[in-house]
Amino acid sequence: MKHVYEYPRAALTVDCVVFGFDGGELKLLLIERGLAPFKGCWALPGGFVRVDETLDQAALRELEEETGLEKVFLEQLYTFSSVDRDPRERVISVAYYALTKLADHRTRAATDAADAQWFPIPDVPSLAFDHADILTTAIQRLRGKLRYEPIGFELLPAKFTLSQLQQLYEAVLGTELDKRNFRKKVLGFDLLIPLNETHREGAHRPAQLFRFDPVRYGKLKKKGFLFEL
Amino acid sequence: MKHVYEYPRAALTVDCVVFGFDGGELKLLLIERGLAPFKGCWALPGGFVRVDETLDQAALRELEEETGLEKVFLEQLYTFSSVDRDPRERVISVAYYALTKLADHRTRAATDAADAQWFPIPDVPSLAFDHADILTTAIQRLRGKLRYEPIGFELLPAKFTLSQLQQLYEAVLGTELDKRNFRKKVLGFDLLIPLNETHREGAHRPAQLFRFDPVRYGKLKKKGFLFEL
DNA sequence: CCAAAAGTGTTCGCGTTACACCCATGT
DNA sequence: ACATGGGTGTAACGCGAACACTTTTGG
Repeated sequence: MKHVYEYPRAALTVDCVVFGFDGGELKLLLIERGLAPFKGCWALPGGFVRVDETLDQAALRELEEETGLEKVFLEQLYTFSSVDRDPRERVISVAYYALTKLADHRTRAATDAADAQWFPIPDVPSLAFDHADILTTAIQRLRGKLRYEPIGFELLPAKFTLSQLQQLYEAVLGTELDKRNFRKKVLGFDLLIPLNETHREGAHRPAQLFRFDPVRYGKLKKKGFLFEL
Repeated sequence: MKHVYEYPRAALTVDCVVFGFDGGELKLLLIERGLAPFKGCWALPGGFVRVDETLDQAALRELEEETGLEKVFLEQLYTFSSVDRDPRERVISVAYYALTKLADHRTRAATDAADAQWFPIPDVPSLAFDHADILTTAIQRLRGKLRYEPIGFELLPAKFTLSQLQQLYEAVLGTELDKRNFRKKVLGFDLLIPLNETHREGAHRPAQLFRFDPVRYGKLKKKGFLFEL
């Protein structure tokens, strides 16, 4: 392929803000950099975009290479372009955020990438490059999206209880929610299918398990339905 | 500046979806391409990003160069990266959307750029590259943002009437709104300052003019206030 | 005096909120 | 039996939706 415009070009990277939820708090997946610059620092997983792949593909590829994660929910966040965001040269980075079912991936991520680690959001160390800015943007976006699109389920196991769902919303939004009102509203959408299973844990009554019905959501959405919590 | 990673690089462009509102309908600013590819086609204003400028700067610069527009509201939209979106070579484009006060700029844009023209959204011709996709994304974003952030004022003159504001909302959202309810709600926010001026036009009662108070909005926003229509 | 848009209040219904007790289980 | 989280209904309130007439101007 011929290069028509022979001006110096910025390099292009993708960086991924990977969220997980472990039943109590929101977590972030970071990798420890093995190379300069910022050697030894924690950073968002990511890397250079190849000339023959889309940004989505690059993000998925980097995620798999660096953390072992596959088939996660992934959405473009924002493109960061401060001139000095990389000390080496001009690098523009397209940020993504990913939502993962922590329970499914915890072990794999830990083994595949020895230098990958989950941090509770409040305990996130200082980050390389402008990754702290990216993280801030991602958290804002997650909060916003969670309120009017059913993406929270991407952070929960396929089968979950209403309490888990509520805890997730409380953790991400940073508010307390009324149990009865929350259940009434969520179940009113008719998007959760009760399973013939219960979740047993600890010395108390077992909880009904549900799964989210994405097909039904797709239909409702087309009719102008708005998921809003 | 040294190039550390000597792999082939995609070229980077910015493209701007420029909206205007003329008191009845939403319009889009396009330029006619003078060069191949898509010579003679209509396209979004935009161009290549220089290695020493941010994306925001590039968007503002291109807008000024190609359309004469300055000091418009500008916000990053999405980054488009289909491998074949440009027939020449790999080009990744960061799209922006801009909101302009049509009344202020109509003449300038027409004179500075002979090949720039405003189109009502329904009459937009077929566009070069993947610009139709970009436009679709921009319209969705505009609709979404308009409902929960006070960006509509960017499309109106500094002094405007409540009817103009309502028409804007109706045009963008594609719905009819109740006049009394609309006024009640908007004025209830206490973000519009009534001026000692009226808007006279045609054979009817003159309308009260208002201006938006961005400072007050900033304060309210910090306190968790949500502008929502 | 007529046309055309500006401006103004009230009622009704539904959705959000607030709130407390019993249930099923494990130890 | 007791500790722990699961599960349930109702009443008050507030906000959004529906709705029609008077006012001011120019022609």
